[in-house]
Amino acid sequence: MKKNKKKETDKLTSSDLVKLGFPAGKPQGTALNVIHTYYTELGKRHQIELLQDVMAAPEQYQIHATLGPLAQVLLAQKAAESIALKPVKQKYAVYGEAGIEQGAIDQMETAMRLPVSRAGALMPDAHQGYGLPVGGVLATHNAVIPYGVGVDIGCRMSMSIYDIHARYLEKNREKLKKILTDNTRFGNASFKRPMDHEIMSRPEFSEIPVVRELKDRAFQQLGTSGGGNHFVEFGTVEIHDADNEFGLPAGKYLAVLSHSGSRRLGANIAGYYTKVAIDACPLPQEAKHLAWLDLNSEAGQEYWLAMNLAGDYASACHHQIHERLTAQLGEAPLAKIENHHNFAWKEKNASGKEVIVHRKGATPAGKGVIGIIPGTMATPGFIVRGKGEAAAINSASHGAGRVMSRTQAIKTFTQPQMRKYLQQAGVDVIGSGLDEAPMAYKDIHKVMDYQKDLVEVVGTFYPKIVRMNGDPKYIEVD
DNA sequence: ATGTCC
Repeated sequence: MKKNKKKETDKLTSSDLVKLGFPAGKPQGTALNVIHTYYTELGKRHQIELLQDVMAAPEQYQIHATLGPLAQVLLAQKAAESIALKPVKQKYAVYGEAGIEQGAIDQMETAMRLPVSRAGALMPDAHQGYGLPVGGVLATHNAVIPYGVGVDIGCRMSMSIYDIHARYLEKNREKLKKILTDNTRFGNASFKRPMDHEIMSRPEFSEIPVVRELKDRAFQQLGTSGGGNHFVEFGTVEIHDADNEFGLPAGKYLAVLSHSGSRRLGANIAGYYTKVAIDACPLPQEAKHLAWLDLNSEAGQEYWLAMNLAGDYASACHHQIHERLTAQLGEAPLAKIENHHNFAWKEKNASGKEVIVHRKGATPAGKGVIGIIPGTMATPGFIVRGKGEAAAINSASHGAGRVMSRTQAIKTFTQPQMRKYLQQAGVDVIGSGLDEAPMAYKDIHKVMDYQKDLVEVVGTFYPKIVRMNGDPKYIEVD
């Protein structure tokens, strides 16, 4: 401490600013001027901290009495160095616009102005996210946007349909509740002894430095589900269309439906490469989180490999979830259905050119492609067949979409209200909370109606016994 | 989404 005292009385010079990474020229000059005019009493260490604060977030100091001019110079510098957005936005299709919040529209319009953007679409469950809105689809040329994929890389749906009649569920509710509680893990919980999976021997786990550090935790979290809107549930599925790709006669079956992603592995991959992208790709403030990685760059290729690993890992987790439940039911599934809804794919557009299609909370719906669109814990989900609508970039919604935020839902609804809703729907819920109340979501039937040109319904899934993250004592319907 | 802020 004492040793530093002498240094602290030093006068701040331009060489100090260079060490801080302060841009040369006007930013340095303005900084010295401001410090030596208003902050001479502060001591050098605090002067430096102050400058670092302004540099980290100049937009927060724009109208500051003494630091404002410096913040404005820094912002001008940033704007001059950043990649320009196209002045005119490209057109894109919006489905169910009446139910989509303005914030999501604004984000999509910004995304359409990126020089790498080729096409976009907004699904009827869209809401504001980080960078690209959730429910946003964006096709780019040779570029991948980590926040266009989302934090939970490979977040996906998976369904197993069993040769067990739907009646079995009503007669065995308690047994099935126990099977769910004993064989699924949510949030921080994991299995004492995870089942191994071949995914863990993938070379990416040893070859990509950032992924290597995540391997142990990834093994620990194998076969687990996350928090938030993730779930594992027993329900009944009604197959309407006897001419289906699973060879299932029309009828009502017992089914397991799961929703979750790549856990900490994907979250950390997303966080790491987003930072890399933001450094490599300076964009104006409103587009900052849409920073992309060129697929010809080393970082871009590395992200692509890591993203695919996270997607396969998410799939492996679902497979283990279903494997455990299948073992308890003692019956092999008749059909298995699954799809990612947070991911990027190399696809051909209508004119045959390769584009990178980002689906951030959107279900792949190319012609004849089977997918799952869940509703809420107490409203139906759907097995869908894509119609290959080019304007929607071969996509559909990934759910009902929220009408209010989690915090707003907690403030708006009460436990008795939710309990009543679930009782009326005949749904048992283990875990979860008011933030996932079905009333906080849009009407799934309306959402399906908005996208009838994008998908056709093959089957309807009715959730009956739902497990989500949270205290099991919190909400349990008897 | 995420041991939910370095």
